[in-house]
Amino acid sequence: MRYEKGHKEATRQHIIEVAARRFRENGVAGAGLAGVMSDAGLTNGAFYSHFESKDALVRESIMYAVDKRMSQLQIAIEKNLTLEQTIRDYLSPRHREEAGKGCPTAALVAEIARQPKETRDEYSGKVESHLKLLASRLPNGSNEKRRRVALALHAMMIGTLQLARAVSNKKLSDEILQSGVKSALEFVSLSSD
Amino acid sequence: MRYEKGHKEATRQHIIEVAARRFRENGVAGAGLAGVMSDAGLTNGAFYSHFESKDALVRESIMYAVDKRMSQLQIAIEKNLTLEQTIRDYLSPRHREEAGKGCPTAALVAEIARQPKETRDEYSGKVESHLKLLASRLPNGSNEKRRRVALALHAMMIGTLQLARAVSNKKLSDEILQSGVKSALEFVSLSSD
DNA sequence: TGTACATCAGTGAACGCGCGTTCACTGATGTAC
DNA sequence: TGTACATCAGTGAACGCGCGTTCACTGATGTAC
Repeated sequence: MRYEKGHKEATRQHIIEVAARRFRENGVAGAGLAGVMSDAGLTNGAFYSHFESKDALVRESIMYAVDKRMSQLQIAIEKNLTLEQTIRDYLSPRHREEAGKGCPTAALVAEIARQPKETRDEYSGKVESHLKLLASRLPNGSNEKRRRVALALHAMMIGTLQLARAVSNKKLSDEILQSGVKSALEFVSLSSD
Repeated sequence: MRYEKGHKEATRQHIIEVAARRFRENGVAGAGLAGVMSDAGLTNGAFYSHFESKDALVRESIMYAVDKRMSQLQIAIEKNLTLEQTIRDYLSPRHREEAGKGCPTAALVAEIARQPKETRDEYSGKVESHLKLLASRLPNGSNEKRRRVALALHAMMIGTLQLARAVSNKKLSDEILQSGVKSALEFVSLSSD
């Protein structure tokens, strides 16, 4: 064969990674397949030998991005990074600026709500996993309580990041991030008594 | 004239209202002008005698929807409805289901981040106003503290509603809403001591 | 070892379609005389 | 009072463009004999 073994699988994976970035940057509806394929260094004709449809790529690339974020969280735990550091990283100017490399939920959650059932089904499972992971990082309380706090903390973090991205007033945007860090930390500590 | 006085202004307003709904339902990138005009009972040719471009309609309809929501909040205050009731309405199954009539921030915040500067500038001002209004409803604390809590509460509410919309698992979605209400109330009360 | 054929990832042109936008036209009414 | 013209909100066809998708083809390599 022309290409080394595993080449096609590697190309497919490359398309998924490039797409995951483009979708987070421009939105699912705002990013076209020609752009994705061009980013991947290919022509658009090659797309359909890798995926059944745009919907299929959207689904796979969102799941890939969510999995990757969760494994980063997992690595942070193994490195003994504090929950405070995780919150500070999430609500940082860097994360605000680099939506394409950041949290797929913050970038795409509203569009996920309009995706086909299969995508939303898989996403629901990821949300469950994410909640378990986040709850495991909370200091104390019953399982039920930690799950509830994890949910609120997650919602607060995605909402805060989205607001910071939407406003054009830099001062306000910075305030939103800093205020968000403070409130998130306060919420976690107050909820652990 | 063929039409009564104020007819054109009324038509323009009608287009804005119809567009505000469509954009919230399908996203800005997912909703076309032909669909909006057809919803308004007009043909697409009429559009450009009312607006300069799609961007202009997007900007005007988002500002309209935000203003309308804020005036509803204002009315709730005048009727002496509690903050708890406002939170329960926001995180209700009804609001989850009726995105087209609901909070424009929850539906569109990620897309607003990609809009032209003028739209984001105006939106920034609306966020400021909304924060002031929400802070005024918090029980006590310094102005600075109430502003911070208002921001966190707002972020938590939009994030929670978005998550509840995105997951397809009804049980999980209901849990997200109910858990969100509990956490929001807890956050407000813990932050007021 | 050399030649003929099979494989298959990727190319690039083309498809129909809906997009945002433009424009010549319509037709009901108001105004001028 | 009756006729000619001006107004202007709305019509509907058309524009070029990019979308998702299809497909005949390419060309480098592996395999058969």
